Amino acid sequence: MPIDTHTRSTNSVLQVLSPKENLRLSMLSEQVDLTYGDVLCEPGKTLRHVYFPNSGIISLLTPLDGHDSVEVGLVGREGMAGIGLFLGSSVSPVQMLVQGSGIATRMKAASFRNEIKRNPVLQRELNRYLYAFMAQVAQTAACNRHHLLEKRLARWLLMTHDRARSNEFHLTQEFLAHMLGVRRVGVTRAAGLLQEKNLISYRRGNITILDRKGLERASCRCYEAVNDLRDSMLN
Amino acid sequence: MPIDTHTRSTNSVLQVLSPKENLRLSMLSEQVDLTYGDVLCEPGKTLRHVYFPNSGIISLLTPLDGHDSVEVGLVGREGMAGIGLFLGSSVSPVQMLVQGSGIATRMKAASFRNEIKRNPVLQRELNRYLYAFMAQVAQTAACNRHHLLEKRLARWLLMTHDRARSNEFHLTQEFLAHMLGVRRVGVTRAAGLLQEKNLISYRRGNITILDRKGLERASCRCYEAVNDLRDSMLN
DNA sequence: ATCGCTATGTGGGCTGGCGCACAGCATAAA
DNA sequence: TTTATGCTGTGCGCCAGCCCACATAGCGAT
Repeated sequence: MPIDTHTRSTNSVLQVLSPKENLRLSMLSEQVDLTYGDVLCEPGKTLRHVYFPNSGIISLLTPLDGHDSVEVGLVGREGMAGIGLFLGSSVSPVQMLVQGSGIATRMKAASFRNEIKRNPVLQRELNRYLYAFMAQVAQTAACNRHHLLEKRLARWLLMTHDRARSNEFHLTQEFLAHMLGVRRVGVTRAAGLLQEKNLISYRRGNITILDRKGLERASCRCYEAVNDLRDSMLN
Repeated sequence: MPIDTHTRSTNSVLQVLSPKENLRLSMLSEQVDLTYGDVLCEPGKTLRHVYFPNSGIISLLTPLDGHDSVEVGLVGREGMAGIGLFLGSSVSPVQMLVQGSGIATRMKAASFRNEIKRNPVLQRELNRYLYAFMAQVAQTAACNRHHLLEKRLARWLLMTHDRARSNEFHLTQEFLAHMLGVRRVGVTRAAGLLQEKNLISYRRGNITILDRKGLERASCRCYEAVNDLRDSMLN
């Protein structure tokens, strides 16, 4: 694989590394396509790789009672998927599902484990990311209990928007329902309300963000809370 | 403070340390009482200490829309409260509330930060705990979305039972409602159902576990799922 | 013994989200 | 053009959990 400026990662975690360390990691990793619908790891299975998305979005889903599952976290270019390997476990409790196509820097489990041992900068950065991610999950737990679907949907769209490169992305209501842990019909109604307010428009699986500010107002504070914590760690 | 066998911690994280390391940590820490109702840290405030409970239970609550809040995790002698300091942040996103009285080994933020830098065993153990804890939070997020109150209450009682030393503990329905993010009336009904089945009995804030196995059957699988993951990390 | 506080029990009306069923309607393939 | 398939919209009955209000019951203190 050619190593040039184009392989320089746009992933936030990798970006803090020095050019030298970055080069080193490039050689230990490969660029892979994330394709909508791909499952990178099933729950309970061995984590073979870690993924640092440069673009695209990965959903983490916790299985429930067999076939049901709910999204508990979202990973974009701000983070990494496969946290277990960082924390000393090779089993993933969650399903890793590609929710938006893109490209990720992928590293084999062994290489990654070896790398974090000798790279304190990467370690530190992953610790910070981990904390922000935990806050995201915790907020989701609380949000799931208390907030109405319309607000949760707005929050979810904002989080996706942050990690997508464009104002438009492919998401059917069926898929959204799965992520939010509600029925499709519920999403139809909630999305209808957001569309009535001219905050979004959707058409056969393609959602467009029309009014970002308005959507923020329509969402619950959870969105803001998670972002605030992340920002507070950047100093 | 006297250092003898009585100060030898019963906290699971500290227990994996060698006697020598343990002694070292004893000198850097103090034993403090955890008193029911104490708030060890408010959300958004600076973490001044970490707590390794030897007995007692600490609830972690995520604030929501001002005054509301929901429990997202439980810490007993299997873990540590103040994870942020381990991950490089000194701000707590959650409220730390003592839910069951006991004793904890407490360490100042600076001492702790210094200690983890030089103690890879402690680091490794905290990583493992962290992963189990994240799974707990993620499962809670999913559970909050899908499971009926009665099952969630059963799960919560089991988790508390695991961390308490006895079959009986003080918990008003009002408090339970707060933890579970529901109304007191809801808890009255759910607890009534569990009592009808002779799984628990309660009387003016004192709950007694009568049938542990039965309670496990009455709870959702989330309880089992979290425990399974923790166990799977012990090999 | 009385008062007051805390904890628990009950009832009525409301609504968000659920399950089920079916009716458009667009795009792609035949 | 037709057919199939995938995505979206609607209607109906149901129920868990909501809010509000009030009724009892144990328990401590003056």
